[in-house]
Amino acid sequence: MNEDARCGAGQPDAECPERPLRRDAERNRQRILAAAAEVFTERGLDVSLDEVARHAGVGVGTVYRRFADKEELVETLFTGYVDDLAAVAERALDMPDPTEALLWFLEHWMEAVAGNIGLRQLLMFATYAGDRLSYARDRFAPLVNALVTRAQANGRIRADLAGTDIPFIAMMLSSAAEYAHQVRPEIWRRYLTLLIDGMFASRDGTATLPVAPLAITEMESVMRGRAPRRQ
Amino acid sequence: MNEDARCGAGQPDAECPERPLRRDAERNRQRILAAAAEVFTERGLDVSLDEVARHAGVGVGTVYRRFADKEELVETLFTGYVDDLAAVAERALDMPDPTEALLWFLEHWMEAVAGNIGLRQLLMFATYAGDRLSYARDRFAPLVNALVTRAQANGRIRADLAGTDIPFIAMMLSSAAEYAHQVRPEIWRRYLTLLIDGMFASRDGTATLPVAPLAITEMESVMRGRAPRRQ
DNA sequence: ATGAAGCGGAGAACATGTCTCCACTAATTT
DNA sequence: AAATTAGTGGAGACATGTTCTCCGCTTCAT
Repeated sequence: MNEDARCGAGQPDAECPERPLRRDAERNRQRILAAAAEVFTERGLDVSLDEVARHAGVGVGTVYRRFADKEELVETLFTGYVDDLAAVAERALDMPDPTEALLWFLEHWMEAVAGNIGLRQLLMFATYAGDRLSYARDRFAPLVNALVTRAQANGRIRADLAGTDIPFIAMMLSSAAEYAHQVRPEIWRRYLTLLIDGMFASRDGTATLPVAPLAITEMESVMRGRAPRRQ
Repeated sequence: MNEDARCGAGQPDAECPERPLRRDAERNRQRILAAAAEVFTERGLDVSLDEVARHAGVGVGTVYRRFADKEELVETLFTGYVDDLAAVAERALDMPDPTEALLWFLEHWMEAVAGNIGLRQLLMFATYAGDRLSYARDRFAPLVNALVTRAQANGRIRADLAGTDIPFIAMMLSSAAEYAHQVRPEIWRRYLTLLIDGMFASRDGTATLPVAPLAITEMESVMRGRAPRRQ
């Protein structure tokens, strides 16, 4: 994406004479990005850069020479995803059936976020996001409001559903998805379906729950898996 | 190491000649318990014992003289709650309407756990619980299964709901409740209602969502509030 | 008033993470 | 082949945070 940590990252710096990396350095940079993507996706943004370095097969020093700090690495990796999701919201607004549009958007949001713990933390928690990204998230609010209002006017979605219910539901589901990720990565779809069945104004019968429920032993594993920390 | 910690806490130990604490010591013990209850309830079990001590207005040394380690303190505080909730499940099985019984139990579970972050961590995550407590949690499985099966036989609850869906829903909701706790402690009721509307086999109209939705600014606060860590 | 019980809290021991420094290594140039 | 210099690894300085101990001093009970 950019050939040097500082150069090409954003600011067109006058002091930056477009010097290309040496071949081995560029290869290491790619390794670092690949390792970081894997490890942040799988285990979240709290993984240390020492671990990223080990995963990439390079020393920590190499990581810090290429990326000023963790935030720069994270932004390099994930900024694209945020834009992608905004585009999905805009495409949903062009769909003919407003109810389908809302549900389609919610499902895509969840698909993006459920399999990618780092992205979830970036989208859902301002702690990890710079102002740039929290601004990007603000962009969603009017789009989501429009999606909800239209789906309600359409008549199938309950009138008391609010715009903020959608991100809240996504947060709730993705939190659960994170807990269950090691055990059954797709289980969130079951509860999304349940919630959607709750979002209709009324209904006759049910949608089919799309994923088999957890076995009791699986539920145990989910609970044993991890514990949340605070701050 | 210290016989006081064990004596008087619960077990009638043969090595324990029933020596009562000095009056000031007993008063401090109560202060510690009160402070720990407050702070674990409000902020979860990860709060350090230094902080519990400060909250109680005593030195850390005093805490460690009274309780061998954190686990002992936590168990002293929370074991009762676990038994209480098991009793609620059993009472639900005696209720006349099976559907009401299931929903009543789920709501009580949530009420216990949503306002009490420490209890949630204890019930939901084996990390914090000794074998004793994870055994206690196992007791719930058959009770919950019975509640679900009966409510389905009754006809109002969808047939594809499984026993493990109930604890999973509780985990999911309480996780969301924890995120929103500082901002709107009761917001989980809104999403519980939504989920319950999804749990019926079919329905005409909707229940009224019991809590006003979050304003966009409140949603921001929830996201800014905290970020989860892993492992 | 005296001895035992109890106290506070500095700090040892440990864990975990970020980021720097510099003696080395190796790609590129000559 | 030698010289040049970008690039490297990883020990370790530094920061933060937690658990738990130690011991000089205080307070209670008799």
